[in-house]
Amino acid sequence: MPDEHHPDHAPLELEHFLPYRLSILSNAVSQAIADDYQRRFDLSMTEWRVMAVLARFDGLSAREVAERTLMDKVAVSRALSKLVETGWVTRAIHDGDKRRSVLGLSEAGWAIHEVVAPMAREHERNLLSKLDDEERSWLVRILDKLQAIEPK
Amino acid sequence: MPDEHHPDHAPLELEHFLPYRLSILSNAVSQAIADDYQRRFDLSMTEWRVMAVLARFDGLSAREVAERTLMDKVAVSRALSKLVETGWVTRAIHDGDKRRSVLGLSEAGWAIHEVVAPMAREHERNLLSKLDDEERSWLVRILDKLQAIEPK
DNA sequence: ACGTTATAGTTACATATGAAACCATTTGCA
DNA sequence: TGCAAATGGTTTCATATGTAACTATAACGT
Repeated sequence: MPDEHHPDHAPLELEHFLPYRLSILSNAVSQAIADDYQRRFDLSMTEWRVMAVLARFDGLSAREVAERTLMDKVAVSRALSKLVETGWVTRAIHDGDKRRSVLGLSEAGWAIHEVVAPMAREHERNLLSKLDDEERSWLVRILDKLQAIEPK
Repeated sequence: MPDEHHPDHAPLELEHFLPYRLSILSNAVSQAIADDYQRRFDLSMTEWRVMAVLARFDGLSAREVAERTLMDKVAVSRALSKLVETGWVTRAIHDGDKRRSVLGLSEAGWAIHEVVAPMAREHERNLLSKLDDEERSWLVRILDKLQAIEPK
C-alpha cells in the first residue's frame, strides 16, 4: 500500500510500486512458460497465442486473431507467416472477400496444441497453488476490476 | 478461476488464463505511464527505472543498479550511457576499483525526477482507486505470495 | 611476485518489435 | 456506374533487446 507519509516527489520505492511489481511478476510468469515451449517447439509467445486462439475459434481472419489476442496486426501477420510455413496453421482465402484470410490449425498444429495447452495450464496451476482459495477468488475479482477498461 | 470441467488439453481461454491476464494488465499499466514520460522527456522505461533507483540510492555501481532494477547489465549500460550524455546522471570512477562506476543523479536529473515521480505515483493512485481498501490489501498480500521466489 | 580466475562494464551481432508506407480489394455513395 | 475512402494484410525501415564476445581491472592461490 502506498505510504501516505512520503511526499509525492520522494524517490519511488520500486519494490512497492504496483506497476513495477506487476511487470516483474508478469514477465517472470510469462517467460517461464514461453521458455518451455520455445525450447521444445521453437514457438514464440505471439505464435503460441495465435495458435491458442485458433484452437478455440476456427476460421478467424488475421484481423480477428489480432483482436482476440490484443496483439497488433503486424505481429500477427509475422506469426502467421511462420506458422503457415511450418505447417501448423492453414490459411485459405475467404470466398466473397479476397482480402481476408481464413485461418485454422492443421492436424500438426492440433498435435502441438495438445502438448502446449496442458503445459501452460500446468504453469498456471503451479502459480495458483501458492494461494489459498480465498486469495484466488480475490485475485480474480481484483483483476476484473483493474481491467475494467483502462481509462487512460 | 480455472474451470475444472475442461480437460487439460482443451483450448485455452486466454481471457481467463492468469498469465495472459497479468501480461495484458501489466503492459497496459506500464505503457500508460511510460508513454507519459516518454513524450515529455524522451525517457525510456529502463532509463526511468535507473533514475528512480539512483534517486533512492546514491553512488551505486552499474551492477548494483542492475540488481535493484532486475534489468540485465547490458540494458543498464545502455541506459546509463544515454543518461550520462543527456546530463541527468553523473558517473565517476570508484577510487580503489577502477572497474566500478559511481553513479548519481545530477541537478538536472533531480529536476526530472521531481516531475516524473509524482506522475508515476498519480498513475498508481489512479489504478488503485478502482479498488476498495479491502481489495487493495488483498492485492498486496497476493502479490507478495506470488512473488515469493519463482520456483521455476 | 605471477599466472589463473572472477568481476565491471562495453561492444558487436543477431533477432524482435512497432510505426508507417504500401498493395489489393471492397465499400459507400454521388 | 465510378471514384474516394476504408479495410485486410504485408513489407520496409528504424529502434529495441538479448546473448555472447571482449577489454580492463582486481582478487586469489601458490
